[in-house]
This record gives sequence, structure tokens and C-alpha cells, in this order.
Amino acid sequence: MDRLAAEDERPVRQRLLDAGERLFAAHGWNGVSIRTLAAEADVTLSALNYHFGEKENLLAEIFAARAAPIAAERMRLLGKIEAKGAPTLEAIIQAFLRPALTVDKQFGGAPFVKLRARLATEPEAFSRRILARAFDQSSGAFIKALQAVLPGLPAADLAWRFHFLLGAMSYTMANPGRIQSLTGGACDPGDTELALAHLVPFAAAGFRAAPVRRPRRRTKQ
Amino acid sequence: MDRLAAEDERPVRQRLLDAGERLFAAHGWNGVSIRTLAAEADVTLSALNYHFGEKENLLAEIFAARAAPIAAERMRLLGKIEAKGAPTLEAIIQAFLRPALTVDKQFGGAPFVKLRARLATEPEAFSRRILARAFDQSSGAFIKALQAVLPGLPAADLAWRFHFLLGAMSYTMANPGRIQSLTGGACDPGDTELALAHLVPFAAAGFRAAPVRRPRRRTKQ
DNA sequence: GTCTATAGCTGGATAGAC
DNA sequence: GTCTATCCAGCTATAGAC
Repeated sequence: MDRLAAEDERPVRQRLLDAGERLFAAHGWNGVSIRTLAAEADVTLSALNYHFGEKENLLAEIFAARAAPIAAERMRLLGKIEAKGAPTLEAIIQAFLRPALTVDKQFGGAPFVKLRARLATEPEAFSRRILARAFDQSSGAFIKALQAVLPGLPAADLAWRFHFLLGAMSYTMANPGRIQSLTGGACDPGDTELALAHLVPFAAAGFRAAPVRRPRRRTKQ
Repeated sequence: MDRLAAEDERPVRQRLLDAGERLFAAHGWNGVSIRTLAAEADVTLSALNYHFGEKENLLAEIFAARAAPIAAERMRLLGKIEAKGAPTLEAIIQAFLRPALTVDKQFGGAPFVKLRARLATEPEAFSRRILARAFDQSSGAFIKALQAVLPGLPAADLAWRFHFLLGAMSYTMANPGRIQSLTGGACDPGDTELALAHLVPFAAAGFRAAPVRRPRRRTKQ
């Protein structure tokens, strides 16, 4: 974009956004102080405060910069496959997952994948709000698209299955290392293409399962 | 003040364990201080330190008290269904999930479900270690059982699918509220029996999908 | 075993010079 | 816009009386 920035270093704002992305992803919201953040970006504490004000703003701006392109890419892919006629279930799921898991789009994208997954289970209310604002609209569009190719599936069942898809996706993005620990490192959730190749058919089969009859209520204390 | 000490109130240790379970589940490891913990348990800061030493010990002991019964119940259920002959895929998955999701076993179990899910994505290394020590053995047994009923599935595919199951399970236990936000509250992951009724067939269908042919490598570094 | 008191830090955020 | 200096609330952990 701006070639004029042929200066020695990248602008302060950008250095802070990058450092925040990387450190929040690695240590969580409460795990990194604005002092550490500033030091990592080679910036004074006051400079951070000048540019972003309170800590929450930094996270919000990191998120704003990355989430919109992901949501846009999702919609673009969905539009593309729908333009070719009735899409397959697999194609829809892939259009949903790929932009979230793919990291090689822009420099610095990889930490964001982890950051986003971390944010999903972060207890702070404002992180939920950030997430909802960023993705509710595009996710809603995908639920509609899924409903169209699964006409026999009740809306509630679809919602549950979409929820499970989000869980499998988040867990893969967060990569907590459980599966490496269980298989001696045989499978690596960090391999994006391989993760997609496995998750898409797994989820598709799940979505195609017969609808669930509502179970009888268990006696509850 | 105290007439025979342990009559009027529950012991200090137990009050601290309960408070820790609830507060760590709600706010995460870094989100709650030992001061808050002590106040919540109606105990002084020093009493906490006397009983548990450093903060990490409290979490470790909370976990030790709950995880073992869950793993044991899993193994008991697995043994029970295997005793009746070759178990179904659904029965195995249910035996794995139910003890993790069920909360009405003992007083105070509900917060632990959330705590455990939170711990799975916590960045601290020691929380991963706690989790691995608690569940690696029983999870290994379930992977074996799954392999037995899915003889045609390569081990790598099975590992990936087990990983996705863990993700869907964790996400449901953590209940980050995404699906309520997307469906206007129509589906509630906090309803254990309903969650099981939906997750078991979803995962079973995923496990039964055809094995994945290893995709061509994308250009990568 | 339980208390009060406090040491010794680190946290987020700001003031005001330049 | 960027700095140094600072405020002060909050943190973990310990000391020492009872």
C-alpha cells in the first residue's frame, strides 16, 4: 500500500498490533501486560497508551483488522460455489472453514488463528462481544446455506451440528496438543490442508446423520 | 468460637476447593486472585497459603479430586458395554462423553465441567500437564476400543476424528455462547442430556465416514 | 491452624515536559 | 507523538504473634 514507508522500521501502530496478536495468542488476554507488549514492540508504555488508550482497545483493533477479511473471504467463496448451481454440503463447509484456518494470506496471519480460538473460550464478556460482532453475520449466512442443502433437518438439529463444527474448528485452531500427546505426535493439527481434508468429511457426515428425536428428560435432582 | 470445629461449617480446605472450582471456571486461571479466592471461601489469605502453598497447588488439587472419578467412570462404562459383547460405536462414544458432561453426580460437579474445558485452552504449560496426566490413559483405552469397532479406518484418520470429538465436547462444556448468539437462544449446550443426544450420533456418523485420502501437499515453505 | 501485617512486585493508566 | 516520571490498586507470598 504505502511504499513511502521505506523508513527504517514499520510504524509504531503496526508494530504494536503485530506484537499484540502474537503475545495474546501465546499467553491469553490476562497473560500479557501492556508493559510486555510495549517492550516487545520496542515502544514505550506511553506510546502504546497514546495510540490505543486502554488495553481492550488494542485487542479490539487487532481483531477488527483480521476478522473482516476472513468473513469477507467466506462470503466470497460461498457466492462463488452458489453461482455454479446447487452447492454440495462439503463445498459449503469448506468455504466456511478454509478462510478461518488458512494462514498464508498475509504476513502475521498465523498467530491470529490461535488468538481467535483462544478468544472464543476467554471468560471476559467483551471478548465474546468482539467475536460475535465479527462473525455472527457470515455464520448466519452459512447456516442458511446449510439449511438449503439439508431440507429434511430440523433447525434445532442444524444448530447443534453447527455448534459441534465450531467446536472442532476452534479446537483445531487452538491446537492444545492433546492429540499429539495421545498419538505420540502422529497427527499435527497445525497442518492446515490436512486438517481441512479430515474435518470437512467428518463434519459433512455428521450433518447428514438422521435427525435426533428429543430424548426423554432424565430425573434431575 | 468453634464448638468441636467441623460441625457448623464445612472444613476450610473444602470451602477453598469449592470456591476455586467455581471461580477458576468462571474467570480462568489468571482471572482470579488468591485474595478473591480466600474472600469467597470466607477464609483469610494466610489460611489459603497454609493449606495449599502456592496458587498452582490449589488448581492441581481441585483437579485431582474430580478427574480421577471421571476417568474411572469412563472405564467402568466401557467395561460394562464390552461385557455384553461387541459394543456399538454409539455406545463407546456415549461411555466416553457422559462422565465428562454429566454434572449431577456430586454436589459441586457443574463448575468442574467448565473448568476442565477452560483448562484445555489455557496457555500455561502446567495446565496441559495436569490434563494429560488425568486423562491420557483412559482416552488411550477408548481409542483402542474405537479401533476395534472401526477395523477399516487407518489409525491417523481415527486420531483426527477423536481430536474433533474432543473439540466438540470441549466447546460444549465451555459453552462460550456462540450458538445461543447465532440462534437467538434456541439451543442450549448446558442441557447435558440433549447435548449428548445430539453429539453422539453426530460424532458416530463422522467416525463412520470413508477414510480420507492424503491430500496433495500444497506449496509450503 | 488461624490471624494481622507487610514485604516486594507488577499491573493499568496518567501527567506534563519537549 | 514520544518521552520520563509517577500514582496507586492489586498481586503473590511470607513473617511472626497467638
